[in-house]
Amino acid sequence: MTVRVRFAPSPTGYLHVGGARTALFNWLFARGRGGTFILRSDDTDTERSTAAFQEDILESMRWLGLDWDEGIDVGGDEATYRQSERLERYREVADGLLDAGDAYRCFCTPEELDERRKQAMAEGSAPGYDGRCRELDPAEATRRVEAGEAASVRLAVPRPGETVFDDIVRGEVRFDHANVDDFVILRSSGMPTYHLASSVDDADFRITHVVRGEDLLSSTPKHILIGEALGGTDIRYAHLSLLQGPDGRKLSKRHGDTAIKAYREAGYLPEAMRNYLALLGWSPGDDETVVTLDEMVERFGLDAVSKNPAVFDTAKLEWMNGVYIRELGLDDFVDRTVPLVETLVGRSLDADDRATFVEIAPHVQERAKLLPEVADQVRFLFVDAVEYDETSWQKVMTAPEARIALDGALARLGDLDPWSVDGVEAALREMLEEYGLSARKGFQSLRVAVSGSSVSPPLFESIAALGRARTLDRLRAAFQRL
RNA sequence: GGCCCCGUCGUCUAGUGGCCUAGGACGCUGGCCUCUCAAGCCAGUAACGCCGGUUCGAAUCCGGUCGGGGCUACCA
Repeated sequence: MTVRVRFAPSPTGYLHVGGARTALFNWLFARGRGGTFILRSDDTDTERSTAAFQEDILESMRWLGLDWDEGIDVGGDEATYRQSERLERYREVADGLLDAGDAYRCFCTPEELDERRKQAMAEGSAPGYDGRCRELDPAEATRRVEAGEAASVRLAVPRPGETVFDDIVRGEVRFDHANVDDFVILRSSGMPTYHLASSVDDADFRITHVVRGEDLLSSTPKHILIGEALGGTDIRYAHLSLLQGPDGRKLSKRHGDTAIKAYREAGYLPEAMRNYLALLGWSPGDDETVVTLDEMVERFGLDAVSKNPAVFDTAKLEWMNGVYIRELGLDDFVDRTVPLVETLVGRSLDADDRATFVEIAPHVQERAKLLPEVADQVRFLFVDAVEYDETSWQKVMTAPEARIALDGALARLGDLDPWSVDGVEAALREMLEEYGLSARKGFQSLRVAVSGSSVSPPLFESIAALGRARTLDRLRAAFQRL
């Protein structure tokens, strides 16, 4: 059997990390089984759905490298993968269910329902729909609708009854229908609810496995019931535990950034995000944590997914991002960071600048956890004059050794030949020796003078990349400021 | 409240009755390296929620309890 899975977000918000993990797991499962991964848009909530959110979902998916075989934007066997464009189909299904007696019209108004719900809550009884319209005569109901009365359509849940299914991650789960109320499948506006649209699409698109968040676990009997009323499906379900914030509560904005877009903009690499997300509820098996996409595809299995909710912890994500940054090839690294440097210094880098950057790049690459840090670290190479970090200045330039080191460096570097990393290092070490300065103190003064900060890329490489003229200028400027 | 799900280091997890004096990773602490900061290497820190039961033997099985989470809409 060919696996067909779908990721079906509602465009009512940015793609968040939890949704991205669900998409990833679907994708890994499909790729590992030679299946089809479908991207659907569950946009029946016209109030909250927007084109901008839809676009963000697509962009974020592409950024993460999660390509889809069928779905919005790429097409496929179906005419459309947007639920808002399949409204006729859902109405047709609702009509069929009505005719078959599997569904009935409900004339209760939202106000009435709300009131009854509140009352039930107050009495401590079940707040679900009480089923009163289920007893109405269908012919009479049809007359009332034709007369213009507003009605929703509810599924007539078989009672007594029970829905039992074997969830791939959770095992056997059962729901007594006494706890599944007659839910609305078609609103009085004629719009389908999520339950109807989603279930119809899963059946129509021949989905074999529904992999989604645990928040939908208790809706699953509803979806299975619709599927059965439609003639039966043999969809397998896998419910992923939800992501939590550091406080153990459901992950939300107040825990910090949850949108994939925010991580992208903060300088995270898609490879790192993907790898980190995969580790939330799944383990490659051995003691590895950094695994390639191919390895993930090869080893992934839904049955190995953990049942426990996972806390989204950015500390580990950051570490992993550093690992992936260090794995980048030099050209790739430069390509990804040049735009950030240009933005920071406010101008584009010409060929010489670029050469300078390539020279220093390997040294900042191994120091960065986030891409934008790279720009901060090389900024001193592309500005006319450094701005001294006051804390650094106070800490190192007020020491008596500063004057000696600056003066000595000026003398040694003035006619250094050739101008190279090794040459600079040799000259400066000789200078230290001559004046009896420690490397720690002596070099720190030069570092602040040249880069403006007590933290910078390695000194000799920095000076070599800066060039003789600018280095001497900066040493003089710092000397005068002492 | 009702229904459902879950419970191993601070965090992500390995673990499916003896291989567990519970392994790995992140974090944290210390050390080495060292021109700063990183990286790297080494070491350390730290967990089976609790109570019963089954068993020769339980992190693993069962029951209870406590705790957390989800759902309980004409949202998804």
